[in-house]
Amino acid sequence: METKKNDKFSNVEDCPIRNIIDRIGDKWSVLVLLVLEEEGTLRFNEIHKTIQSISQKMLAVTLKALEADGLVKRTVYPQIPPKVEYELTERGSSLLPHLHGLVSWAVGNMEAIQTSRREFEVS
Amino acid sequence: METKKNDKFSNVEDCPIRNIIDRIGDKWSVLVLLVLEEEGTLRFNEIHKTIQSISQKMLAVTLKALEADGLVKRTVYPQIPPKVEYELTERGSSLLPHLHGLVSWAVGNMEAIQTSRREFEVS
DNA sequence: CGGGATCCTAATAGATACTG
DNA sequence: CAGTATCTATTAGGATCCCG
Repeated sequence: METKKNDKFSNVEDCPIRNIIDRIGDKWSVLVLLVLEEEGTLRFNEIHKTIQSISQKMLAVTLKALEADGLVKRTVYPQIPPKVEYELTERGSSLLPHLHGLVSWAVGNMEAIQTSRREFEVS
Repeated sequence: METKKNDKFSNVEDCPIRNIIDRIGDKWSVLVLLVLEEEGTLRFNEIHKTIQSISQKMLAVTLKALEADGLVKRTVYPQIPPKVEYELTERGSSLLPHLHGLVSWAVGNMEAIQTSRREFEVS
C-alpha cells in the first residue's frame, strides 16, 4: 500500500485506527479479551473450554498476538505437566471499556441490523 | 461452526459481538464511517478521493455492506451521468461514538504497543 | 459517474498429527 | 498440558475490463 498526498488514511503501519482494527478485527481477539476479563486468570485449556469453537492453533496465535501487544500477560510455570496462565494487563484492561461500548451497541442493534440485511437481500 | 454446550460464544450468526466485529473488522468499514462522519454527504468518487488507497471494488463492496446493515444511506439521482450520494444513517451515527472511544484509545496506546511488538520480536 | 463481472493472488482459518 | 508443524480450504482483496 502506497501513501499518497491527500490520503489521510492510507498508511497502515502508522495509522492508529487501522492498527487497532487489525488487532481486534480478527476472528477471536475480542472474545478472548472478554473471557479473560470475565473469568480472570485462566490456563490455556480453560480458555479453550470457554470458547470451544476456536481451534487450538487459533487460540495460540491469538494469545501470542495479544501478548505481543502487551494486552495479555503470559506466565509459565516450569513444571511437568506444564502450566501456563493468561491474564489481562493494565493496557488490556484499559481497552475493555471501549469494547464494552461496542458490545452494548451491538446487542442493542443486532436485531434491527439483521432485519435490515434480510430486507436488503430481497430487494 | 457448530454450537456446543458450554460455549457461550460460538454461534456466529446470533452473537452480537461477533456480528459487529465481522462488520467493522474488515479492512475499510471503520474508515468509511469516519470519513462520512467528518465530511457529511459524499459521492462515490469523493469518498474514493479521501481514501485513495482503497480500490474501487472494495469501496463498492464496503458501502454495500454498510448499506445492507442500515448504517449508511445510499441515494441515487437518476440522471446522466449518474450521481450517487452516501451519508450516515441514525444507526450509523449512533455507532460512531463507540468507534471514537476505540480510536482515542488506539491513538493513546499505539506507540507503547509498537514498542511492545518490537520487544516481543527479539525475545 | 458509479459501479458490476471476472479473474487472480495473498492472507487467514481449520483439521490433523505430533512433541517437550 | 500447552503448544508447534504441516497441509488444505476458505476468504479477502486487488487488477482489469465493461456497461448504462
